[in-house]
Amino acid sequence: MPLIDPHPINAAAVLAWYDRHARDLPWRVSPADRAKGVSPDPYRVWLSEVMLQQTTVAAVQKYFLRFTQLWPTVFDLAAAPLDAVLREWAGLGYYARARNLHACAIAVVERHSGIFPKTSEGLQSLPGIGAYTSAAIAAICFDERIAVLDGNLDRVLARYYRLDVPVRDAKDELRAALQANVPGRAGDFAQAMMDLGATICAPRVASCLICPLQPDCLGTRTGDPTMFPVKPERGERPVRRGHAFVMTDAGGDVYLQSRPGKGLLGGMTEVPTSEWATDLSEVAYPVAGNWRHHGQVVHIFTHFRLELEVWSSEVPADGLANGWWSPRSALKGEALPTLFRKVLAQAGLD
DNA sequence: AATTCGGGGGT
DNA sequence: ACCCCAGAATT
Repeated sequence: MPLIDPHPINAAAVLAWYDRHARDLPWRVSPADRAKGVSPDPYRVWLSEVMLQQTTVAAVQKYFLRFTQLWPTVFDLAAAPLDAVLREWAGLGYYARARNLHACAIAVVERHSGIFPKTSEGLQSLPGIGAYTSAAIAAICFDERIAVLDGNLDRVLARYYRLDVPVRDAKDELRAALQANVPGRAGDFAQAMMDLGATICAPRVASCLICPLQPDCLGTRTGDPTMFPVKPERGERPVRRGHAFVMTDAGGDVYLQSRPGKGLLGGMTEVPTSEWATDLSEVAYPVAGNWRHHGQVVHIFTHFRLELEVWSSEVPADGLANGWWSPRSALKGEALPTLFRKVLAQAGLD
Protein backbone atom coordinates (compact mmCIF):
# COMPACT_ATOMS: atom_id res chain seq x y z
CA MET A 1 0.00 0.00 0.00
CA PRO A 2 1.48 3.33 -1.07
CA LEU A 3 2.37 5.76 1.70
CA ILE A 4 1.46 8.83 -0.31
CA ASP A 5 -0.92 9.95 -3.04
CA PRO A 6 1.51 11.73 -5.33
CA HIS A 7 -0.74 14.39 -6.76
CA PRO A 8 1.11 16.93 -8.90
CA ILE A 9 3.17 19.85 -7.65
CA ASN A 10 2.57 23.18 -9.35
CA ALA A 11 6.16 23.75 -10.42
CA ALA A 12 5.23 26.83 -12.47
CA ALA A 13 3.79 28.52 -9.39
CA VAL A 14 6.90 27.62 -7.39
CA LEU A 15 9.17 29.07 -10.08
CA ALA A 16 7.08 32.24 -10.33
CA TRP A 17 7.41 32.68 -6.58
CA TYR A 18 11.16 32.08 -6.80
CA ASP A 19 11.54 34.68 -9.54
CA ARG A 20 10.26 37.27 -7.07
CA HIS A 21 11.56 36.00 -3.74
CA ALA A 22 14.81 34.10 -4.30
CA ARG A 23 17.31 34.61 -1.51
CA ASP A 24 20.45 36.48 -2.51
CA LEU A 25 23.37 34.18 -1.60
CA PRO A 26 27.08 34.48 -2.43
CA TRP A 27 27.22 31.19 -4.34
CA ARG A 28 23.96 31.67 -6.20
CA VAL A 29 23.14 32.99 -9.68
CA SER A 30 19.87 34.92 -9.47
CA PRO A 31 16.95 33.62 -11.53
CA ALA A 32 17.10 36.80 -13.64
CA ASP A 33 20.77 36.22 -14.49
CA ARG A 34 20.15 32.51 -15.01
CA ALA A 35 17.48 33.39 -17.57
CA LYS A 36 20.06 35.52 -19.38
CA GLY A 37 22.29 32.50 -19.76
CA VAL A 38 24.65 33.06 -16.82
CA SER A 39 25.54 29.70 -15.30
CA PRO A 40 26.93 29.06 -11.84
CA ASP A 41 30.56 28.12 -11.22
CA PRO A 42 30.49 24.39 -10.30
CA TYR A 43 33.43 24.90 -7.95
CA ARG A 44 31.57 27.49 -5.91
CA VAL A 45 28.32 25.52 -5.96
CA TRP A 46 30.12 22.37 -4.85
CA LEU A 47 31.97 24.21 -2.07
CA SER A 48 28.76 25.79 -0.80
CA GLU A 49 26.84 22.51 -0.93
CA VAL A 50 29.45 20.66 1.11
CA MET A 51 29.56 23.45 3.68
CA LEU A 52 25.76 23.47 3.85
CA GLN A 53 25.49 19.75 4.68
CA GLN A 54 23.65 19.75 8.03
CA THR A 55 24.72 23.37 8.48
CA THR A 56 22.72 26.59 8.32
CA VAL A 57 23.17 29.27 5.68
CA ALA A 58 23.97 31.77 8.44
CA ALA A 59 26.87 29.65 9.74
CA VAL A 60 28.30 29.00 6.27
CA GLN A 61 28.51 32.50 4.83
CA LYS A 62 31.78 33.70 6.34
CA TYR A 63 33.49 30.35 5.77
CA PHE A 64 32.46 30.41 2.13
CA LEU A 65 33.83 33.92 1.64
CA ARG A 66 37.09 33.02 3.36
CA PHE A 67 37.57 29.80 1.34
CA THR A 68 36.86 31.42 -2.01
CA GLN A 69 39.17 34.29 -1.13
CA LEU A 70 42.01 31.93 -0.19
CA TRP A 71 41.32 29.37 -2.91
CA PRO A 72 39.36 30.85 -5.87
CA THR A 73 39.52 27.69 -8.01
CA VAL A 74 39.56 23.95 -7.55
CA PHE A 75 43.23 24.00 -8.58
CA ASP A 76 44.07 26.34 -5.70
CA LEU A 77 42.22 24.17 -3.19
CA ALA A 78 43.79 20.96 -4.50
CA ALA A 79 47.25 22.51 -4.16
CA ALA A 80 46.67 23.61 -0.55
CA PRO A 81 47.97 21.45 2.29
CA LEU A 82 45.27 19.53 4.16
CA ASP A 83 46.18 21.13 7.47
CA ALA A 84 45.54 24.58 6.02
CA VAL A 85 42.08 23.43 4.95
CA LEU A 86 41.40 21.99 8.42
CA ARG A 87 42.52 25.24 10.08
CA GLU A 88 40.07 27.21 7.95
CA TRP A 89 37.29 24.69 8.55
CA ALA A 90 37.76 24.80 12.33
CA GLY A 91 34.48 25.71 14.03
CA LEU A 92 32.22 24.60 11.20
CA GLY A 93 31.94 21.00 12.43
CA TYR A 94 31.68 17.59 10.77
CA TYR A 95 35.37 17.61 9.96
CA ALA A 96 35.24 14.60 7.67
CA ARG A 97 33.68 17.06 5.25
CA ALA A 98 36.90 19.07 5.17
CA ARG A 99 39.04 15.99 4.57
CA ASN A 100 36.68 14.81 1.82
CA LEU A 101 36.56 18.31 0.37
CA HIS A 102 40.31 18.33 -0.06
CA ALA A 103 40.35 14.79 -1.45
CA CYS A 104 37.59 15.72 -3.89
CA ALA A 105 39.48 18.78 -5.14
CA ILE A 106 42.51 16.60 -5.80
CA ALA A 107 40.37 14.00 -7.57
CA VAL A 108 38.75 16.61 -9.80
CA VAL A 109 42.16 17.97 -10.77
CA GLU A 110 43.86 14.62 -11.26
CA ARG A 111 41.03 12.55 -12.74
CA HIS A 112 39.02 15.25 -14.52
CA SER A 113 41.60 17.90 -15.43
CA GLY A 114 39.99 20.32 -13.01
CA ILE A 115 36.55 20.13 -14.63
CA PHE A 116 33.69 18.89 -12.43
CA PRO A 117 31.63 16.04 -13.95
CA LYS A 118 28.43 17.31 -15.54
CA THR A 119 26.08 14.53 -14.39
CA SER A 120 24.82 13.56 -10.95
CA GLU A 121 26.13 10.05 -11.53
CA GLY A 122 29.63 11.27 -12.27
CA LEU A 123 29.56 13.69 -9.37
CA GLN A 124 28.45 11.07 -6.86
CA SER A 125 31.59 9.02 -7.45
CA LEU A 126 33.66 11.80 -5.85
CA PRO A 127 34.58 11.94 -2.13
CA GLY A 128 32.05 13.67 0.09
CA ILE A 129 29.42 13.92 -2.66
CA GLY A 130 26.39 11.75 -1.96
CA ALA A 131 22.84 11.50 -3.27
CA TYR A 132 21.80 14.99 -2.25
CA THR A 133 24.93 16.94 -3.19
CA SER A 134 25.38 15.25 -6.56
CA ALA A 135 21.78 16.01 -7.49
CA ALA A 136 22.04 19.59 -6.26
CA ILE A 137 25.17 20.38 -8.25
CA ALA A 138 23.88 18.68 -11.40
CA ALA A 139 20.56 20.51 -11.21
CA ILE A 140 21.89 23.93 -10.23
CA CYS A 141 24.86 23.98 -12.62
CA PHE A 142 23.62 21.90 -15.54
CA ASP A 143 19.80 21.81 -15.18
CA GLU A 144 19.79 18.04 -14.96
CA ARG A 145 16.17 17.08 -14.33
CA ILE A 146 16.73 15.24 -11.10
CA ALA A 147 15.00 15.32 -7.74
CA VAL A 148 16.98 17.31 -5.17
CA LEU A 149 15.85 16.07 -1.79
CA ASP A 150 17.26 17.64 1.35
CA GLY A 151 15.93 18.21 4.85
CA ASN A 152 13.81 21.14 3.69
CA LEU A 153 12.18 19.04 0.98
CA ASP A 154 11.57 16.20 3.41
CA ARG A 155 9.50 18.60 5.48
CA VAL A 156 7.74 20.36 2.59
CA LEU A 157 6.76 17.09 0.92
CA ALA A 158 5.77 15.39 4.19
CA ARG A 159 3.31 18.25 4.69
CA TYR A 160 2.22 18.44 1.07
CA TYR A 161 1.38 14.74 0.99
CA ARG A 162 0.44 14.54 4.68
CA LEU A 163 2.89 11.71 5.21
CA ASP A 164 1.94 9.83 8.35
CA VAL A 165 5.15 7.85 8.78
CA PRO A 166 8.69 9.09 9.52
CA VAL A 167 10.42 10.40 6.40
CA ARG A 168 13.11 7.73 6.46
CA ASP A 169 10.39 5.11 5.90
CA ALA A 170 9.18 6.82 2.72
CA LYS A 171 12.35 8.27 1.25
CA ASP A 172 12.07 6.43 -2.07
CA GLU A 173 8.43 7.39 -2.56
CA LEU A 174 9.09 11.03 -1.79
CA ARG A 175 11.97 11.08 -4.24
CA ALA A 176 9.86 9.47 -6.97
CA ALA A 177 7.00 11.90 -6.37
CA LEU A 178 9.36 14.85 -6.58
CA GLN A 179 11.17 13.44 -9.60
CA ALA A 180 7.89 13.30 -11.50
CA ASN A 181 7.48 17.06 -11.06
CA VAL A 182 10.93 18.43 -11.91
CA PRO A 183 10.55 21.07 -14.66
CA GLY A 184 13.04 22.20 -17.29
CA ARG A 185 14.37 24.88 -14.99
CA ALA A 186 15.61 22.12 -12.72
CA GLY A 187 18.22 24.19 -10.92
CA ASP A 188 15.91 27.08 -10.12
CA PHE A 189 13.22 24.62 -9.08
CA ALA A 190 15.55 22.87 -6.66
CA GLN A 191 16.65 26.15 -5.13
CA ALA A 192 13.07 27.42 -5.10
CA MET A 193 11.84 24.42 -3.13
CA MET A 194 14.69 24.79 -0.63
CA ASP A 195 14.04 28.52 -0.25
CA LEU A 196 10.38 27.74 0.24
CA GLY A 197 11.23 25.27 2.97
CA ALA A 198 13.60 27.71 4.64
CA THR A 199 11.32 30.74 4.59
CA ILE A 200 7.66 29.73 4.19
CA CYS A 201 7.33 26.07 5.20
CA ALA A 202 9.70 26.40 8.17
CA PRO A 203 10.07 23.75 10.88
CA ARG A 204 7.95 25.48 13.53
CA VAL A 205 5.97 27.95 11.43
CA ALA A 206 4.14 27.39 8.16
CA SER A 207 3.06 30.59 6.39
CA CYS A 208 0.47 28.84 4.27
CA LEU A 209 -1.34 32.00 3.20
CA ILE A 210 1.60 33.09 1.05
CA CYS A 211 2.74 29.64 -0.09
CA PRO A 212 2.76 28.92 -3.84
CA LEU A 213 1.94 25.28 -3.13
CA GLN A 214 -1.58 26.27 -2.12
CA PRO A 215 -4.28 25.11 -2.58
CA ASP A 216 -2.96 21.61 -3.22
CA CYS A 217 -1.22 21.00 0.11
CA LEU A 218 -2.92 18.16 1.96
CA GLY A 219 -1.24 19.13 5.23
CA THR A 220 -3.06 22.46 5.19
CA ARG A 221 -6.41 21.09 4.11
CA THR A 222 -7.03 19.35 7.40
CA GLY A 223 -5.62 20.95 10.50
CA ASP A 224 -2.08 21.89 11.31
CA PRO A 225 0.64 21.23 8.71
CA THR A 226 3.35 21.61 11.35
CA MET A 227 2.23 18.25 12.72
CA PHE A 228 4.28 16.86 9.82
CA PRO A 229 6.72 15.32 9.39
CA VAL A 230 6.07 12.86 12.20
CA LYS A 231 9.22 12.23 14.18
CA PRO A 232 10.65 8.88 15.25
CA GLU A 233 11.29 8.42 18.95
CA ARG A 234 14.69 9.52 20.09
CA GLY A 235 16.63 8.07 23.02
CA GLU A 236 18.48 9.87 25.75
CA ARG A 237 21.78 11.56 25.04
CA PRO A 238 24.51 9.76 27.00
CA VAL A 239 27.09 11.69 29.04
CA ARG A 240 30.85 11.22 28.86
CA ARG A 241 33.27 12.79 31.33
CA GLY A 242 37.00 13.46 31.42
CA HIS A 243 39.83 15.88 32.19
CA ALA A 244 41.52 18.41 29.87
CA PHE A 245 45.06 19.64 30.49
CA VAL A 246 46.13 23.10 29.39
CA MET A 247 49.92 23.37 29.65
CA THR A 248 52.01 26.50 29.17
CA ASP A 249 55.78 26.86 29.16
CA ALA A 250 57.80 29.62 30.79
CA GLY A 251 57.20 31.85 27.78
CA GLY A 252 53.42 31.35 27.88
CA ASP A 253 53.24 29.14 24.78
CA VAL A 254 50.49 26.49 24.87
CA TYR A 255 51.03 22.77 24.30
CA LEU A 256 48.91 21.36 21.45
CA GLN A 257 48.78 18.07 19.59
CA SER A 258 46.96 16.46 16.65
CA ARG A 259 44.04 14.08 16.99
CA PRO A 260 43.95 10.84 14.97
CA GLY A 261 43.09 11.31 11.32
CA LYS A 262 39.72 9.56 11.52
CA GLY A 263 36.79 9.55 13.89
CA LEU A 264 35.54 12.28 16.18
CA LEU A 265 37.22 15.63 15.40
CA GLY A 266 39.56 13.62 13.17
CA GLY A 267 42.74 15.39 12.12
CA MET A 268 42.00 18.43 14.25
CA THR A 269 44.11 20.01 16.98
CA GLU A 270 43.54 19.48 20.72
CA VAL A 271 44.97 19.94 24.15
CA PRO A 272 45.71 16.63 25.89
CA THR A 273 42.79 15.00 27.70
CA SER A 274 42.06 11.85 29.64
CA GLU A 275 39.84 9.20 28.16
CA TRP A 276 36.18 10.21 27.96
CA ALA A 277 34.06 7.75 29.91
CA THR A 278 30.71 7.46 31.64
CA ASP A 279 32.39 7.85 35.03
CA LEU A 280 34.87 10.62 35.71
CA SER A 281 38.28 9.09 36.28
CA GLU A 282 40.61 10.21 39.04
CA VAL A 283 42.77 12.97 37.58
CA ALA A 284 46.19 11.84 36.27
CA TYR A 285 48.28 14.80 35.15
CA PRO A 286 50.45 14.32 32.04
CA VAL A 287 53.47 15.80 33.85
CA ALA A 288 54.17 17.16 37.30
CA GLY A 289 53.20 20.77 37.85
CA ASN A 290 51.34 23.27 39.95
CA TRP A 291 47.96 22.28 38.58
CA ARG A 292 44.94 24.52 39.03
CA HIS A 293 41.33 23.55 38.45
CA HIS A 294 39.22 25.88 36.29
CA GLY A 295 35.87 24.21 36.61
CA GLN A 296 34.05 22.41 33.85
CA VAL A 297 33.32 22.77 30.17
CA VAL A 298 30.13 21.23 28.81
CA HIS A 299 29.93 20.52 25.10
CA ILE A 300 26.99 18.96 23.26
CA PHE A 301 27.76 16.65 20.37
CA THR A 302 25.05 15.10 18.24
CA HIS A 303 25.12 11.78 20.03
CA PHE A 304 26.55 12.52 23.48
CA ARG A 305 27.12 15.24 26.03
CA LEU A 306 30.72 15.83 27.10
CA GLU A 307 31.77 17.26 30.45
CA LEU A 308 35.47 18.06 30.78
CA GLU A 309 37.21 19.21 33.96
CA VAL A 310 39.69 21.89 32.92
CA TRP A 311 43.15 21.97 34.48
CA SER A 312 46.13 24.20 33.77
CA SER A 313 49.75 24.43 34.84
CA GLU A 314 53.07 25.86 33.76
CA VAL A 315 55.36 22.95 32.96
CA PRO A 316 58.91 22.46 31.63
CA ALA A 317 59.02 22.77 27.86
CA ASP A 318 61.15 19.67 27.35
CA GLY A 319 58.96 17.09 29.08
CA LEU A 320 56.48 16.41 26.26
CA ALA A 321 56.64 14.71 22.88
CA ASN A 322 54.40 14.41 19.79
CA GLY A 323 52.89 17.87 19.98
CA TRP A 324 54.12 21.44 19.67
CA TRP A 325 54.20 24.70 21.58
CA SER A 326 51.94 27.34 20.11
CA PRO A 327 52.34 31.05 20.97
CA ARG A 328 49.15 32.51 22.35
CA SER A 329 49.01 34.88 19.41
CA ALA A 330 48.96 31.85 17.07
CA LEU A 331 46.06 30.04 18.76
CA LYS A 332 43.50 31.78 16.58
CA GLY A 333 44.98 30.16 13.46
CA GLU A 334 45.24 26.63 14.86
CA ALA A 335 42.86 23.88 13.74
CA LEU A 336 41.09 23.95 17.08
CA PRO A 337 37.45 22.79 17.13
CA THR A 338 35.01 24.76 19.23
CA LEU A 339 35.26 22.28 22.10
CA PHE A 340 38.94 23.00 22.66
CA ARG A 341 38.52 26.73 22.18
CA LYS A 342 36.03 26.56 25.03
CA VAL A 343 38.57 24.65 27.13
CA LEU A 344 41.28 27.24 26.46
CA ALA A 345 38.89 30.08 27.25
CA GLN A 346 37.91 28.39 30.51
CA ALA A 347 41.61 28.27 31.45
CA GLY A 348 41.93 32.00 30.72
CA LEU A 349 43.73 31.65 27.39
CA ASP A 350 41.26 32.96 24.85
C1' DA B 1 19.01 -0.25 8.41
C1' DA B 2 21.38 2.05 12.08
C1' DT B 3 25.11 4.61 13.75
C1' DT B 4 28.70 8.00 13.61
C1' DC B 5 30.07 12.12 12.60
C1' DG B 6 29.69 19.51 15.20
C1' DG B 7 28.07 23.41 16.07
C1' DG B 8 25.00 27.14 16.13
C1' DG B 9 20.51 29.57 15.40
C1' DG B 10 15.65 29.63 16.20
C1' DT B 11 11.77 28.85 19.22
C1' DA C 1 15.70 22.53 26.70
C1' DC C 2 14.79 21.01 22.27
C1' DC C 3 14.74 20.99 17.28
C1' DC C 4 16.81 21.45 13.05
C1' DC C 5 19.93 22.49 9.57
C1' DA C 6 20.92 22.48 1.07
C1' DG C 7 23.88 14.73 4.49
C1' DA C 8 27.84 11.31 3.77
C1' DA C 9 30.39 7.42 5.15
C1' DT C 10 30.71 3.54 7.74
C1' DT C 11 29.14 -0.51 10.07
